[in-house]
Amino acid sequence: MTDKKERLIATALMLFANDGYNAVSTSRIAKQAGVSEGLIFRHFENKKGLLNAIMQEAETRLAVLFETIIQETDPREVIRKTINMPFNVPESEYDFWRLQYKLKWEKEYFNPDKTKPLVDKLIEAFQQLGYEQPEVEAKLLEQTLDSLGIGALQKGKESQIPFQALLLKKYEL
Amino acid sequence: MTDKKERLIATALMLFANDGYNAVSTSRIAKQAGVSEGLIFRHFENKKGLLNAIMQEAETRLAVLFETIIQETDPREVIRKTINMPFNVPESEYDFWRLQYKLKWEKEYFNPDKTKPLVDKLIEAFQQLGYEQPEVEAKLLEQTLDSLGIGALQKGKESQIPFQALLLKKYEL
Amino acid sequence: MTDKKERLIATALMLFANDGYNAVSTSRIAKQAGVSEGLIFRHFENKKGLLNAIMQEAETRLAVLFETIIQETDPREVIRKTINMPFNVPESEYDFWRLQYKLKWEKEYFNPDKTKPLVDKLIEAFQQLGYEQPEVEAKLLEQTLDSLGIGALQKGKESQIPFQALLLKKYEL
Amino acid sequence: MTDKKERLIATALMLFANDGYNAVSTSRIAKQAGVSEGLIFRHFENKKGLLNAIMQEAETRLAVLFETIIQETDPREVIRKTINMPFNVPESEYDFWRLQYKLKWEKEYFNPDKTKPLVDKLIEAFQQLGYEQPEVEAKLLEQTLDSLGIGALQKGKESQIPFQALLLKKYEL
DNA sequence: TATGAATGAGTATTCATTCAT
DNA sequence: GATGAATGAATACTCATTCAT
Repeated sequence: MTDKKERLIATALMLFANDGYNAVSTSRIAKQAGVSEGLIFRHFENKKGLLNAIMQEAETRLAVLFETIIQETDPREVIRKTINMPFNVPESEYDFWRLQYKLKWEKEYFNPDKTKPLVDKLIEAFQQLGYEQPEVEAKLLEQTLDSLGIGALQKGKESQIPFQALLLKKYEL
Repeated sequence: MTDKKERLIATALMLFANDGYNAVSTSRIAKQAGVSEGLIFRHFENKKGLLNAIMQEAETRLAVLFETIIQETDPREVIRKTINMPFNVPESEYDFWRLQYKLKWEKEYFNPDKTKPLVDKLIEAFQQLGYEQPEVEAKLLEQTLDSLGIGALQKGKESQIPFQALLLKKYEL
Repeated sequence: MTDKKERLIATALMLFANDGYNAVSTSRIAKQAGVSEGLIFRHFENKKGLLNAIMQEAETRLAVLFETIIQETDPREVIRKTINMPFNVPESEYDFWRLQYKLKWEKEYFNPDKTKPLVDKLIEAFQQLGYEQPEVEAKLLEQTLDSLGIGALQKGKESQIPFQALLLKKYEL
Repeated sequence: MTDKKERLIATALMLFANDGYNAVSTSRIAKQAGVSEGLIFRHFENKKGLLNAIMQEAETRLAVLFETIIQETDPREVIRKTINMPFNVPESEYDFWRLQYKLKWEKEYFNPDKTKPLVDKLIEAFQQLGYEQPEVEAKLLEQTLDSLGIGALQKGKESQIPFQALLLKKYEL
């Protein structure tokens, strides 16, 4: 990937995350990235293509976050690591995740299956721990952690630390 | 408020909620509402003014949702009613709330104080029930319910019913 | 003429004179005059009608300025009074005359015959005084005084006083 | 400067001069120039920018007109050449000068200093010729010639020829 | 690969004007 | 006589996209 192409992706990510896809013009992206507007279309065909290039990374980044959890065999550790997960996201990636959450509200980009591997692992863990409704427990935890993520992105990471502790306690970890 | 003004607000709400503020043109709103485009600007000055007219209702609608909870004196009932709250939102209001959640991602419209009355009531309730960290408990519950709301809006109300039951059990209600 | 109609004319005159006919909207006139926009059309049919109502006064006001000159019988007095004429225009009328001069650049409103009575009188005077080309003298003087008028409107009355004195001397008055 | 950019300037000059800046739409300019409307904004940022691009030439064109006068050393020749100046303006430039005079009525574009070099030269000439008030003489002549210019633009060059001859006689040239 | 001139459809907004009250 | 709601055409300007170089 050439330097200019990378710069376009990074700039677009920042602008899309902060102002929203529709509020950012290709002209602004090009200017900010210091390249010609035409280059966007040579590299990504159209504006949507640029967005897709950014979104493609989502799976990779999710996989990284899930990796150690899924390899874990101790069910208690699975849950503990899951609760800690939102705090493992480096702040340098916040723009990226903010964009993910924003786009969840667009039908086109909403896809609940993205977290399936994690949910499956959680179900298994709750099963092993003898929870009555492991599936509901798993999905509720997933959703709760989603809300921690949103909280961290909207109000700052620190605001969520007390919840992390409290959750660990609630799950007796 | 004239009929046409009301129609403009209703139409804009629907379109903004589904496609996003920036993706909806004033021309589209006017056409869908069956009025002239110019009327938008006579009534609301500009496009943002139309959005603001919609957003102004948020406080009223939140107040309605909070009302019975805040008047409640039994702390257990407070928590129970809070957990039930997302299910009291009529589906006819879903567009409205979808728009609220979308706009939370825009600095300009993000205001965590909107739910303060409810959070205060929850703190009080957890205090009365002898919870160790009533404030953290209250805010975690608020955030968890937020995620139920998001879930209901994105995946449908029914998807959240199991969580409601599980939460009631977790809080021993 | 009703109060509101008069207010519309006065306001429009001021705005047209300062910003130009095309740069002033009927909405602005109405707002500034404190009346409804619709009233403009009830009283003047359309925006041009409002301008015409203003312009109609031009002949009256010119006649007033010319009056004492035309009644004069002494040819030297005719020229003296003509040179003094621009200084007899009260500053309260400056908006009005500024508008006249601006509109002279629009074919539709340019009409060199408006000053014919004065020019005829000047020709007669220069004839009586034995000038070789009375007609050319008369028209040059008219044009020179026009430039004093423009100077007064654009740079202030005082800026033109030295010219008045010098002209009187040049015509040996 | 590209061909289309030049065509835009030429077309805008013609239209602005004849109908006035505010009465000419960017759409009309583009159509008449045979280019897309958007191009105006790529090249000049906004409509005012197009006007400014035209106005920028004023200084150059004035300098050309003043050049031979300012280089002249014989004071009588200075005055003679000044009186002849309006007749040296080629009719192909009439649109340009008409626009200049029109815009003099807008505060933003009114700038009496533009002719300072010429006025200074005239003062010097009248001084050398022993006139009593050289400064007043110079400025009166400047203003009188302005009125010849206006006359030429509004009524045609020929209408001003008699004045030219008469003025030369009055200044004994 | 990269630019920059150019476009045409679309954008929010303003405009003069109409009309029922 | 006067208002204010309403309109449709026009306005300045922006947009994503194309293309020759």
